Amino acid sequence: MNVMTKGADALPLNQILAGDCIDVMNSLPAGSVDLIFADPPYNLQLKGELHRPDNSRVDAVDDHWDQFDSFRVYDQFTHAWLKAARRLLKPNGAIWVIGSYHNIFRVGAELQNQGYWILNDVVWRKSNPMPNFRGKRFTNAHETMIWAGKDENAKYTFNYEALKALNEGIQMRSDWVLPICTGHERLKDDAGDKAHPTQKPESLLHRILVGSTNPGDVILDPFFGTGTTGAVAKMLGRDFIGIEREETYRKVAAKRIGKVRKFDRDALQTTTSKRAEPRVPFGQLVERGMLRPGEELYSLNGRHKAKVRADGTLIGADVKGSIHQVGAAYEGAPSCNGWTYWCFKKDGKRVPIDLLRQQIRAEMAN
Amino acid sequence: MNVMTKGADALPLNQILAGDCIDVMNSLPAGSVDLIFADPPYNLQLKGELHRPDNSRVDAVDDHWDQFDSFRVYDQFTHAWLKAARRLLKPNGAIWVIGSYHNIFRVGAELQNQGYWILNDVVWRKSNPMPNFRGKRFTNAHETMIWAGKDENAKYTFNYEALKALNEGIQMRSDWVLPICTGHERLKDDAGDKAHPTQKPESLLHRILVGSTNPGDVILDPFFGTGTTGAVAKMLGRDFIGIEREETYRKVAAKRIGKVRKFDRDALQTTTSKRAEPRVPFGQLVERGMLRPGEELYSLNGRHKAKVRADGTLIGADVKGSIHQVGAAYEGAPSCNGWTYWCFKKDGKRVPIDLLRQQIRAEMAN
DNA sequence: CGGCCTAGTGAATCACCAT
DNA sequence: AATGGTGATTCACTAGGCC
Repeated sequence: MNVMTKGADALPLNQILAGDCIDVMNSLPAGSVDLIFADPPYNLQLKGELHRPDNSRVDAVDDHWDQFDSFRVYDQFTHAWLKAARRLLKPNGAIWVIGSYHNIFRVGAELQNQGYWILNDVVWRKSNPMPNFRGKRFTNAHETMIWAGKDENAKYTFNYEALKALNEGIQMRSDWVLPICTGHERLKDDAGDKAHPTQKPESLLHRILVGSTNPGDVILDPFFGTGTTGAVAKMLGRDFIGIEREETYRKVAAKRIGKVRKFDRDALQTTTSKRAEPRVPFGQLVERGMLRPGEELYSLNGRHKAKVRADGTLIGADVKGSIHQVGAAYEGAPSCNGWTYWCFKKDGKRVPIDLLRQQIRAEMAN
Repeated sequence: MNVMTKGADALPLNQILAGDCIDVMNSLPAGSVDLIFADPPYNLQLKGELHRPDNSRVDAVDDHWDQFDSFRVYDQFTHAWLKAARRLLKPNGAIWVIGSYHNIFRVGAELQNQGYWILNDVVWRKSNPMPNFRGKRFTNAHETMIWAGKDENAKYTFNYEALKALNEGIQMRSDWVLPICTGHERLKDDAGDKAHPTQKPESLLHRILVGSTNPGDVILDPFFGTGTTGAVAKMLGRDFIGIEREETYRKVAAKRIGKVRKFDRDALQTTTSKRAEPRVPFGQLVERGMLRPGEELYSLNGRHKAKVRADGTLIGADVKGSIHQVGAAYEGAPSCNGWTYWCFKKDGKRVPIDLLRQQIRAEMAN
């Protein structure tokens, strides 16, 4: 095995180790790693094929490494790798694990059972998720990450001020809005297809490593894939250890990381986000009780009225639909801004519903 | 016990039942409930509120468990109430459970172990959470809800179009931005303090009940608290069954629900899906003379044509069959909606045959 | 070079009824 | 229980071609 470089305590830093992650982790020295980031198989259990409404086929994650015979087998796998991982952590080390509803509950329970201490669950809200094509469920628009210390007393690293700076001076929350990995960042194979089905965005790892490691820390990723963890660790001046079974992924990752340049120190604070006015669905006014189902709205000119329904649509004399549709129909216009067209009665006076939208936006800004 | 009102199958609708939720659930008839919403206790310290599956009381106040025992007892409690809940569900019933990282992973794993089929995990993203004052972790700004069917094959209720309407015409996602319960909605006791420590906002229940129940459905809440589920169910014209151990909460909830008014009937009508529309066989268009045998139909893109036959099938250059089969064959697609694919000629212009189906449906409605 | 249009795609547990 | 026919269903974003 080529894992060790010198003595028994030498760490193979900034390398991608080949093999099963449990075997490799067991061969590394205990208590040697500051942070673990793990993106284990999700055990998706997909059945048939799925097509988009335009009949194109969805390229599913049906790789052999995601197949498990049962929850029992998956639990045994989870138990084994989390145990090996915990042995490697320094006393004040911590772990991040990412997953979906298929596997994350089992992972979280096992973390607790082994004595890891959960610090937060963090939700990655995808700004551009794949829709639910058949209209049978909610758009699966997020993934869940669990951040846990090695045990209840671990003095984990948390760079509060750096995260606050990343978030325009506001305390970082447990929900992070980030786009999925697309475009030039998404690695391709020689045929031009995606090199890995589940490549994570660098922005995600950037936030994790800035927030929970310091320069010079050692970060282990036992499911290295195409090496997002290694690439971001290198940029940020951290050391990494990657473990990956598949040779193709290792090759892609090595090439990628070779091209990465470490950031200048002061180049780090450039990830600012411009914030557009958040979209507020009219239905939220109903859900929040600002308008009641059955309540009447009046057009700005006073000539028309319509009744609010429980799902946030309006029903008038002979039309029903969104605030915009009903307004347009009444005016015989091709379109209509329902927010400024419709008013509710307050103390006998007509007040545009846009006022209620502004209240919600003010809340969201906090 | 005052649970039953008439025979063994009578349900105590729109009542708040006193007692331990496991006992009470076991006394209710199996297969009688459409939806369960559950907000179980989160804390693992238990504080004497729990019973073992054999109904022996867990005396937590004087004990100091180590962590493992604490998780074990919580798991037993979770196992027991989820099992009792599953017995009550109709074959096509579903459940929602809300929790935080302290308990949700154990709840989710137990749901899967019992054969519930997870449909989504939904994140309630709080627009005004309590900050993390000590700056040692991320602001805990969300809670997690799990939506699951009774089993893998349950035909759960999902009002896709109503939810889409609530979200301004865009498919509803798995992350919901809603404020926590404050202001007038937050119930106070006689001393002016909050009546319940974890009162859920009505907006949350509004979205859940609009999305996954129909008017007249029976909704059970085994941890009723101050009755948000019952209040919203009543507004929306659903029936509820509440179970609550604490008399103070039952009193507050009863008073609250008594004041709630049901929304108007037409306000409860929500946008429905096309699947609910009556099926019209294509052959009817021929029988009724809206299309004549021998008449030619043209594909929407203009590239293909086919001839109508007397039995309501189409014949093309080298295929024959239903409107859907011939369309799919021409497009080399796995499936095709012939109603929107095929057009007939009217005044020289191509018009989709779906227009004729709509005429028939309009007649049927009268 | 910019604007406009078309094509492609992403960790997905994605029908239902009649026979 | 298994089969086969009908027919319902998508959002945000990127890349690249054309003008």
